[in-house]
Amino acid sequence: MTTAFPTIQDVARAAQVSTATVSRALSFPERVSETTRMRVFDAVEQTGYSVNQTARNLRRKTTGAIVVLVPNIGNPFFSRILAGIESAASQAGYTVLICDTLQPRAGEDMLLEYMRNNRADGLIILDGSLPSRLFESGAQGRRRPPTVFACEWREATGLPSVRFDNVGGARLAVGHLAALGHEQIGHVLGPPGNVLTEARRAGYLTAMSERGLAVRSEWILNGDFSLDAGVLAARRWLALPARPTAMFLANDEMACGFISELHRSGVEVPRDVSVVGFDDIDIAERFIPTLTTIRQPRTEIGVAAFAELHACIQDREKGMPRTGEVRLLPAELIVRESTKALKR
Amino acid sequence: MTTAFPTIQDVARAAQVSTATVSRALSFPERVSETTRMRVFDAVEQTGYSVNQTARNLRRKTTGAIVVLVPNIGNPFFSRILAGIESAASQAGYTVLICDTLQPRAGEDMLLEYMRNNRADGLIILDGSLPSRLFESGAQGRRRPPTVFACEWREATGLPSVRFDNVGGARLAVGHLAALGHEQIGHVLGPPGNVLTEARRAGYLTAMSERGLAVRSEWILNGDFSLDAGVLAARRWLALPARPTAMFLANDEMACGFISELHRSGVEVPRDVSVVGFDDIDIAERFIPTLTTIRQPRTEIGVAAFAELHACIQDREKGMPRTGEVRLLPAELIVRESTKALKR
DNA sequence: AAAATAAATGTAATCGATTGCCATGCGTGT
DNA sequence: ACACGCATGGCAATCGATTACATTTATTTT
Repeated sequence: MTTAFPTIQDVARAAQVSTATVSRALSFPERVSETTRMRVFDAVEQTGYSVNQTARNLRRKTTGAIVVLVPNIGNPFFSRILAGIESAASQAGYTVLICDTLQPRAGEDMLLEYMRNNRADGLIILDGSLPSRLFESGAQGRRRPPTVFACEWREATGLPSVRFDNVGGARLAVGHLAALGHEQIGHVLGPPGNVLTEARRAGYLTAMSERGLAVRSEWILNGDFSLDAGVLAARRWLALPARPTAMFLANDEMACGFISELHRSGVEVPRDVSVVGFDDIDIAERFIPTLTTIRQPRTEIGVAAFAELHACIQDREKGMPRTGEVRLLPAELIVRESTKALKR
Repeated sequence: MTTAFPTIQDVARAAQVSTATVSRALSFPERVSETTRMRVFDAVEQTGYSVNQTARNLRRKTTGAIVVLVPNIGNPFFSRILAGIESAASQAGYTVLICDTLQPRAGEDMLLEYMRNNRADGLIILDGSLPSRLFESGAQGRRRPPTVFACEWREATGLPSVRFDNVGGARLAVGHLAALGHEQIGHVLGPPGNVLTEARRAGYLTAMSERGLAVRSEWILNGDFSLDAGVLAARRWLALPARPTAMFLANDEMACGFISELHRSGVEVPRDVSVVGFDDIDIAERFIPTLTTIRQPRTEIGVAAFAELHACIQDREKGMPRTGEVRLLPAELIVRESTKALKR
């Protein structure tokens, strides 16, 4: 009754075969004969053996782990995506290391650490704002592990990317408001430089011009996806000489902050202004008023991102390159109480 | 220009010393002479060497990683705690593996996997509802890695635990309502069997009896910490023949769902009923009405939990046992709009 | 100045699994 | 009968670091 874990040696002894045979029986069952396979399996059972991943990784030069770079774990939007990645990854036998790029030095340094220590077989990046030199293939004079972007992305990296149709989603939002008779539609932006900010802004502008609606520059307010940004946007909206009758906010959190702050000033949604958010976070369905928004299947995108990464890893093992394709998941309009027809 | 990573051999060659010396220079700088230390550091610099964690872990039988068991990554309450753990852990050179026990088999099996593969040096458990046999020290005939509970816990495991003062928090909540003149105060429970549920219920009951306030059993409604549970509780509250004038909900999410559903039926908070939540999640400050609640310093508890775990790990290395002490972090009452004095 | 002690460094075994190469034995075709 | 091919399984090198032990060198003690 040794306190240590049984090793492959113990199994070999119990099965009366060599360690090589045990290893093969476990990794390539068809490489050994029916009878030895049975013997080995019995021995494994009997000893309670389970492979030491560290040793395997050292030998195989893989890790069975992937790293996910998240801009901010605390953000419920991402946590749902993480759950999707987790679930797909653990089914495929991978563990998931989560790396919060909000931590000061974490993002860049840890990424390099991970890559260099071969601590991860692949990388899913949810943060499009990382310094681009990290993605240049020659960056450290060595290969980057298979990498895919999810949700956010960077142009011109040639990396595969799984994302929502942000432009399409924004157009749905604006289209909905326009269909309700709104003509003066404002927009609150995400953080500057963010690809989602740009895609949603582009969708907004396109939809407006498609309908021949004028956009006034003072209707486009700055933001950064936080509740507080929504609050600030509300104050600026209140100060506008001519207020838009409807607002499309680049995400739900800002929409909540926006509505909350307006309420404090006696301005009611949707009575005085219609509001559309983006993301369909949990609380959207229960906010007061409930929030009209653009839903993105977040768990799904996590699953899809891992699937793509897994394919990349396997392709690379086979020596085949893989083209960096873009996979666009559709967004969906969810109509709730925060929007209503403009009465004239 | 080899594509492979430099190994300790390469450094040894460049510094003209043995690998043993390189290893020592890096792990115990004071064990080698000033001059060789310099030579080694230069060689490291020059070759771009960085230790291969897998090899180190195999040899040292440690991993430099800790596992955190979370009931549900998607829950913003936990994600904030995770951020605290992450930050403290990465400062101490540990990586954090997050394991979502919501995944069907993940919790138990993965835990065993991790432990058995020595994939983790320690364990932080945020989920008090795991099967208790996992904690029996003899469980698998082998030692459990250093483990601490955070937030949730299990009685009688003898494991250290870092948690909020839930009983005290609940008493604050009830005390606040009583101070506003409420005498009929109801409570919505968390999920059955959960330790937080019990602690908060106990605090509620204690506070009520301390003030000589009667508790009617129909005022205590079932719940499970979800938005929807709050909605259901609201429906049951509406159906009560004699409605309490104030409600203390076991968490903020349920409080939001509760308020939201009441609003839909024309019942307004705090006009018709005062509501107190628990947790002070982000949205609490911006819900309509803003939510009176009990704040728990969540990032802090993450940091404290890691600190405790780290101490356990180091104590064990030194061969010293460590007593499973309980660390209680204070909770704080945050008064906002969802409560107001009872007018009689 | 010799002996004893301490400090610095090297040699080689070790962690636990994987895998290239080789040996064995069996079946088959001629 | 003989050679050949194929399935099977063992031997031993290997992954890259750590560390017990041995050895050399420096320092202190007497």
